[in-house]
Amino acid sequence: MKELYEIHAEICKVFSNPTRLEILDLLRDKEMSVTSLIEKTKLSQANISQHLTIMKYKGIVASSRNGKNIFYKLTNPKIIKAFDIIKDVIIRRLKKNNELIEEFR
Amino acid sequence: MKELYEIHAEICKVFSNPTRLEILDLLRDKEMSVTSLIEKTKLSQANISQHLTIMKYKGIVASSRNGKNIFYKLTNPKIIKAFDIIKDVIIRRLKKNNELIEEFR
DNA sequence: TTTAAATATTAGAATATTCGAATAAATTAT
DNA sequence: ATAATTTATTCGAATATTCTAATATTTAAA
Repeated sequence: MKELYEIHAEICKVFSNPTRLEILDLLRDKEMSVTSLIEKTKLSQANISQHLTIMKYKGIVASSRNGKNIFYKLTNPKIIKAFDIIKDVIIRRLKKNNELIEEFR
Repeated sequence: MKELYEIHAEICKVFSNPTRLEILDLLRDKEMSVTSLIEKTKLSQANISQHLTIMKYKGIVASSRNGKNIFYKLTNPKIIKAFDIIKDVIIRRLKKNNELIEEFR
């Protein structure tokens, strides 16, 4: 079913930006306020907010207000499992590259 | 480390296109020739070839010639694990949506 | 060694994404 | 009510992605 691939691609687009990945990594096991995310990432307020809006629209994160702050969290912890598998593939690839470089010395 | 997020995002870009996802799904447990991929997907030769080139460049697939044909396969089967987790998240979400619609009748 | 089959490449128009700058909106504190 | 804080939205330029059409390249067959 081709339509499923389109939805799938739409979700993966969320993961295809380094800032959004950084945010998701920060949210992996706790919710965080926008202010905290700005502090941790050192990125601009507008930019963080834009990315959060995109991820909320795609249903990857959800938000709730608590006093002055708005807190974001993952809607589905499985997302981080996929995140970690890809990360693992990359780490192993980088390690293998390093080993090859070592051998050449 | 921000650079890791950039590499991670680059890999995820591969998964953010429905045609590439369809190709990866076809390659999940066997290698296939370009001709076969064209037949299965009903997409243009140029388009399939372009997507294969992108995925090869990113190290997601590898190719080898056998006679007239060039066969492509996944370089790392873990990729499909990540693929399936995302697919599962989507399927569950769609099911939940359907249930909500049922309740409204 | 010409021809056919399989695959890759290039060019370019259409579309989408990204970020910073400016501004708006919502909530709380004074 | 007004000010301060927190978060969201809008605009636009820069950049990236996608597809189609045309052409090139590579290998195998005749």
